[in-house]
Amino acid sequence: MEDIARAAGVSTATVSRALNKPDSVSGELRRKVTSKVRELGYVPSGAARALASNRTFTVGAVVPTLNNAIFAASIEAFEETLSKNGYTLLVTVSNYDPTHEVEQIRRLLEREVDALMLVGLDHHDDAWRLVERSGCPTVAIWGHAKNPAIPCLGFDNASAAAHAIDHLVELGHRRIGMVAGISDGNDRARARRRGVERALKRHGLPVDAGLFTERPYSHNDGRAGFAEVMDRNDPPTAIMCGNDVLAMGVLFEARDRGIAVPAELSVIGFDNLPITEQLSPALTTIQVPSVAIGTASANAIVAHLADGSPIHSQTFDAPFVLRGTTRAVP
Amino acid sequence: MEDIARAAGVSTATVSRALNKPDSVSGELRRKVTSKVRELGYVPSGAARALASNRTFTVGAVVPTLNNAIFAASIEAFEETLSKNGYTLLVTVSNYDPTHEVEQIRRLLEREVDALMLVGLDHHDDAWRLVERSGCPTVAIWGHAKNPAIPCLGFDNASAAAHAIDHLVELGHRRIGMVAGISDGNDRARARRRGVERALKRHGLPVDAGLFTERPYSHNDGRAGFAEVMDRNDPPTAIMCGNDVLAMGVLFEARDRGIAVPAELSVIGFDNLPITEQLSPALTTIQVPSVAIGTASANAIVAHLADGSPIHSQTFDAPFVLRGTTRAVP
DNA sequence: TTGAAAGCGCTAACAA
DNA sequence: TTGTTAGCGCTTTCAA
Repeated sequence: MEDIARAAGVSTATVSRALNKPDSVSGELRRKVTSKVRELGYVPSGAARALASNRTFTVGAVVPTLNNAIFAASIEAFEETLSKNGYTLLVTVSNYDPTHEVEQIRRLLEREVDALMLVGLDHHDDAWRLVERSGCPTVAIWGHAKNPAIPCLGFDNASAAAHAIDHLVELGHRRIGMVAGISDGNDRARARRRGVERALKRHGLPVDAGLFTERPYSHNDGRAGFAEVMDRNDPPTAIMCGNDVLAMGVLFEARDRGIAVPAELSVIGFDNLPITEQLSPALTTIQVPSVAIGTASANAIVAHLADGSPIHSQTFDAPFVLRGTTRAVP
Repeated sequence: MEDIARAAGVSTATVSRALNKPDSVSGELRRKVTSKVRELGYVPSGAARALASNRTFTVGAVVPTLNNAIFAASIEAFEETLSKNGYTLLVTVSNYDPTHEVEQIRRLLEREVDALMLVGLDHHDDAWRLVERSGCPTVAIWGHAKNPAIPCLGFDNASAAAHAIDHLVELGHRRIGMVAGISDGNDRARARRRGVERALKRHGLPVDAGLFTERPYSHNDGRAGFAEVMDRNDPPTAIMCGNDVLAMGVLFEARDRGIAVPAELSVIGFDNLPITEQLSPALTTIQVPSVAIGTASANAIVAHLADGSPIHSQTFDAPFVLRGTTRAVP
């Protein structure tokens, strides 16, 4: 920066101003400075800037995984709008491990991110403590609560899942199983399962533990879940799934066993992955507003950082997508 | 840090050492310092550390998109091994726009990343210039070249695609079409297409431009590509695809048109997405070493940053995965 | 509108 | 092994 100042015949303060608040510098000097900057290929030091201004123009995120199209889409949208506003994204993955998440949060806080994004509202005590002590503006995405500890931009996983059950019950299904995601340490998966159980009760149907199983995130896990639930002497006539990947696993296993969907079995997914509409029959599922959440949370953060405007929780819709894998019980 | 020093009755230098090079401090003081750190919830300032040490322990990456399972997997692996070694990942997406990529690179360089990861070897002149002037250690992934301008960890897209064509020719196919990805500004897509064209020539087959089409990355693009190539009076008996998403689009369109695969048409994909083995028939494709590339490039960067060991280009295997969508020409 | 100068919170010589 | 001290390269008062 000193080189620029010397070359332009001004002080370093003027160089700094010309770069950061161009309006506070006369046109002539501004031009002189920017031309020298280009000429000398000057790239300012983010570290020095951060130290002096106490802003890094960096936002941190810790996500459970990137190997999930829905998260990836959300993060991409998040990054895109951050980037448009001059921020850069530090991403970190927790692998659904709360302890590891704490480490990742600490790492991001050490990097002095201007804000932090977390997935869900289920976190280790140390994570909450860390966030609170740091004073770093933090938002949660993907979750839902009346009074979340931090602003949360998400949707109501439980009631979305419940709507799917309503649909099944309307179609006459009485024995409904669920291949859920692993709910331990995952409030989204837990909410989806809870939503299903509550809806069942509301309709006066029994919640048969033998009809519920939890599985990790792969097609083969879906197949295995299907096998467990169907290999009973009184198998369900419909299966609700914790996500589309599990639902597709269910579909694949049904296909291989010669069980016709939806004629003999109804199946519902959750997420509305692009491929689900291409399947035949196309998967009935629930659409998750992943891009909207990513964009909205980035916008909220940017606005907050710009002028202190408060970050409000937002609840997005997660509409039911009726397609071909559900039908009235035979 | 001064608070810690005061509380522990030592100098700030000792605090710094106790935290960064524990071995250079006596056990007693080290314990005293770390206990005060915990007690006071001290979090070091990355900016100050970066300014003083000229290291940010941060690595930047600019990827075309995260909405591609293969990239996402690679980035996740990359992040995981960086993280294990104390580095944090700054990600940025270019949307396949070379000019935007330059901006993203500049942004990462301003953040003073210790190293940079780029996808492919096709970049704007300004990108190369920027990287070179900065002196920032940079690796490319996903590409392949004899003498790349920067170390490149990838695989030979062209010859992998060529092998697929060899297979088709062996099966007796003579009219082979291709639904390729958009090759403009994408050396991977271009290499795949070139590999196909060269293999065709090598086998003495004509390269019929009407049998080739380029499409973006979605199932519907694959369907449209299929339509274009098949709606000729002399349609191909086999279609090679630039990636699995396009290949699935081709499969879906064939299914909807009542064209039996592989009986009437052979189809080959590229990427080996998890779902391709679940389809019926399962997709014949090419496996891309996405996780290996992510892990290896992170390891190479970490090693280089630790002791200056040079980063060598590496070529990974991209094996042909023979499954059910290819068959001898009728 | 511009410049001088005092830090921002660390690390890394160098000395002790 | 520990402490002293001089920066790292900016931003930001404060004065001019």
